Amino acid sequence: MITQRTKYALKALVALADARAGDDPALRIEDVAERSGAPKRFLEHILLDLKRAGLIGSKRGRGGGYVMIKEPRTISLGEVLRLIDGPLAPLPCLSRRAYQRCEDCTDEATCRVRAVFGGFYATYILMIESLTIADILHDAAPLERFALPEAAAGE
Amino acid sequence: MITQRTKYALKALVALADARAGDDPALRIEDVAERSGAPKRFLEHILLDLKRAGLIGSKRGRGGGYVMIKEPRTISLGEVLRLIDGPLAPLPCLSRRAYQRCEDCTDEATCRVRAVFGGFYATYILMIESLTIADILHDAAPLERFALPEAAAGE
DNA sequence: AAAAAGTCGACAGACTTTATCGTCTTTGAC
DNA sequence: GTCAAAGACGATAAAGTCTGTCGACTTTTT
Repeated sequence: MITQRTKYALKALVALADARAGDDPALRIEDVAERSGAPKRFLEHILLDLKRAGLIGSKRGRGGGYVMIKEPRTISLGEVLRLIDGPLAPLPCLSRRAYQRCEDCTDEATCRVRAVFGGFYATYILMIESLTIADILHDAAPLERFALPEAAAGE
Repeated sequence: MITQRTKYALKALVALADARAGDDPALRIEDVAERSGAPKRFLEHILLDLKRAGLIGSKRGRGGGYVMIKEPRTISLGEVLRLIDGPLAPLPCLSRRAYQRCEDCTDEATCRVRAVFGGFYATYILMIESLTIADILHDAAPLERFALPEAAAGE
């Protein structure tokens, strides 16, 4: 499950990407809140995070607001998830940026749980990194190139 | 990130699957705790969950312990993750078993975030459901059939 | 009867998640 | 220069989750 925070972040990015088309690309926090369904005071912090990461920019004072900076098709879901939710790796010992040894693990090199999740993770990351904000924006089924025939699955 | 609980559960299942080979297939909680690195009193609850789900069985009293019941190659990672960590779906509105409407969502049918994650999730579930305890057991790279060439990825 | 071993519910400490609030700073309009 | 609009930022708080421990009970074997 992705967190509520991340969902808000994605919707905020979509709203800002949409606004780029109009004559005024800037949206006030309140506008973004309306379009994303997020509480305004909560959204503040999220937008700030996105700004610090360089995805969006802001202008203070009257007539201010937030604007999209980075191209939507260059912002991957992975980037946003990692930014808001933290490390994507299923195990701490598989994360590159936030590597941490598993306390309960005796030998990382031969850990079979690690090996299996590592294989899984490699494909997972390719998917999540290849999906972008632009894919959310435009009507299409972006992951069809990965999909297997007869994709019947439980849960 | 999978939880510590789930990691313990997987290691416990591996330990019990391994023990099947010997003359006594049963392991006491304490034995499983040793082999999995889990605290004994914590593991109790986890084993109980696995038992209630029918993956393993138990015998009380002297000479008792836990035994593997379900075939390791029929126990998917998905089954274990869902059992211990809860729903696998990235969004509550995408879960079949634990469906919940997103509070902030105005129209589910046209929600683009949902559509994109839905496509992603379909492939994700196929992977996680096709990996089994047996894959953890035997030395191999089970997910190679999914892997794309040159799988270089960040985080 | 005693010892071994699983069962079960309660609880607690640490951490995370989801907010809300007050206050400050910047900017533009007048 | 003043005022209002709007973002910046830290503090705090309520609720929930995660990890783990404990005590007491039941079942089974010796």
